Amino acid sequence: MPELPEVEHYKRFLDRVLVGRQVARAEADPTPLLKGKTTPKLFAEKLAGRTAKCVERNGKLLIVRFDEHVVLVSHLGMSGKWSLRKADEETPPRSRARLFLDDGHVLDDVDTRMLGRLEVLSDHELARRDDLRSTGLDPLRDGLDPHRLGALFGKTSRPIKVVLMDASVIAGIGNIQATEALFRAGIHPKRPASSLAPNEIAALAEGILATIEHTLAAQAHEDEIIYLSEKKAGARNPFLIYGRVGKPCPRCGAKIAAVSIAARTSAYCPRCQPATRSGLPRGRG
DNA sequence: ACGGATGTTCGCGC
DNA sequence: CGCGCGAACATCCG
Repeated sequence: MPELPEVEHYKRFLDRVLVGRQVARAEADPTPLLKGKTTPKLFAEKLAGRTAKCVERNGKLLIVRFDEHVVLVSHLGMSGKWSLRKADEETPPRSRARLFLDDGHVLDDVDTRMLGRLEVLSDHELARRDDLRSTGLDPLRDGLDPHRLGALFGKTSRPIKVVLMDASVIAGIGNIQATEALFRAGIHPKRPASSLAPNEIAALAEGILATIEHTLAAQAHEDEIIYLSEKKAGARNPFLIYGRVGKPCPRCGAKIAAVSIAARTSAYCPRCQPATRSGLPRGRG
């Protein structure tokens, strides 16, 4: 599930249920989620007895700091989530790792596709790991100043959607949030980033923050957002156009179209998000 | 059965 | 070096 809003949701969730608790016992199955030196044995040994001090989020990366300089790094990939249960309840399907807490709860790292990451290391090692440090602006932490964005966008003619999803520019924006933000701003996903006018950049900054807040709020009401299959999703797809190709645009009624950009499907409204900005008097949103 | 799905990283070719 | 493209990872679903 993870793009920035979902990861932020799990950060707050772990703040609530894990921070201050001691890990009585820890297990990890031997899956591709375990990276670097982390093995099931090391996972269990390093985490047993540790007390969680705080949770940080860098873009889509979660970092849990424990006492004794122990750090747990978690990336949810495409299909990961953290799930809480009571110790006497059954292990959920596709639980790949478990933290048995001192209050009788268990946290499961549940991940179908296992494209995420799970790594235990020391805070000293973490500090030296460039690959675990995010370089881009974090919309929730840093805000999105249109002038800074303009400076970043001005340097490249890559499609604006690709730039939005570039973690070295803005951290945490994936296919859904990029699609939604561009729709909110009325900007075609293939527009060269350097072609955006200042008012468009400002609208995009607002659109990004708005879709993040919207998704965060939706997630707070549902324990899980179901994204793609409309049948199951029904009202549970909280997005304006993502997953709604072929349906009417919620703003103008035109049929939502799709275009492939960098091998990802991009939904867009052909009328609200024209390919060129010449001659379109975009009014107030 | 085939294609695509919220992410990231790599190699290839221009 | 920039950039687009496709593949890879691994699994499920329509």
